[in-house]
Amino acid sequence: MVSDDMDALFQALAHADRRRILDLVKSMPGCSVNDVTKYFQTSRIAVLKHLQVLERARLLVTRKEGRVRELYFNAAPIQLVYDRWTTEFSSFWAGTVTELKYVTEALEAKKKQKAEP
Amino acid sequence: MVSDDMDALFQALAHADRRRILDLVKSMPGCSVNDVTKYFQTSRIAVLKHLQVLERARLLVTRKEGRVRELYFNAAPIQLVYDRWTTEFSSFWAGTVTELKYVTEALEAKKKQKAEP
DNA sequence: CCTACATGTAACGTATCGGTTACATATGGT
DNA sequence: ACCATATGTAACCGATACGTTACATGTAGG
Repeated sequence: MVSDDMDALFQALAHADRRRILDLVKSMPGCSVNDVTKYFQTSRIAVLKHLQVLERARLLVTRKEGRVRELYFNAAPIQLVYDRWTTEFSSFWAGTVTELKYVTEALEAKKKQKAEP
Repeated sequence: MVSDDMDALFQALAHADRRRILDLVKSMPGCSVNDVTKYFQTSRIAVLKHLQVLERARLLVTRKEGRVRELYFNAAPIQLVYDRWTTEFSSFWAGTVTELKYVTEALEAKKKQKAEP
């Protein structure tokens, strides 16, 4: 996965409305743009732009059927990140590392290192 | 995890330099701001701002020791998303769903539904 | 003390984001 | 043909993102 793709993916996920759209489309595969719009207070155009962002990140794929556009959720990009994280970060949450515990231990190691140079 | 926290988390991850900073700090726990800066072409201030973003997202925790700030990676926020995804999206990548396959199948189901109303 | 160094803050310019209103296109149904 | 419906595009606006330069603070160490 190219770095730019990752930028687009995380950027797309960095908005509550877009994450909600993903949830909606995931639970209503093949739904239309208007269907999604009904669940939001914002204008249809705002939703449309969110859909464009999600499509650019490949989190949504669409297919035009007549005059309506059918929306489908695509988990592939998420799975790529998922796979990377399971391998790359596995050591960090292996023991359910809590924030505080981690910092404390790291600090103590540092101090110990200073004490005996 | 609150929605705003998730916004901050994904926003923080949506920049290649910030992801690189995470990698660096992860491999050099307790390193300083200047240490990180050495790995980038951009100015020290730019790096500093990236660090602030990462800290706001709790992906980095820091501790001031004298005049230097020690940086530590924190996987906790990532683990929260990880956990959510493994449960919520598991059905989608259970069979290693590819983009094309998924759309095709969904469409065929739709057409079949139309054919026999 | 005084100098060098590590870090932080302020002010600013440009680009992108997120939303709006107004207008345009295209398809379905009567 | 006509009209309602579903979607898309254009122009615009305020807020935020990302980077810069200049200046400020605070600590280490001779």
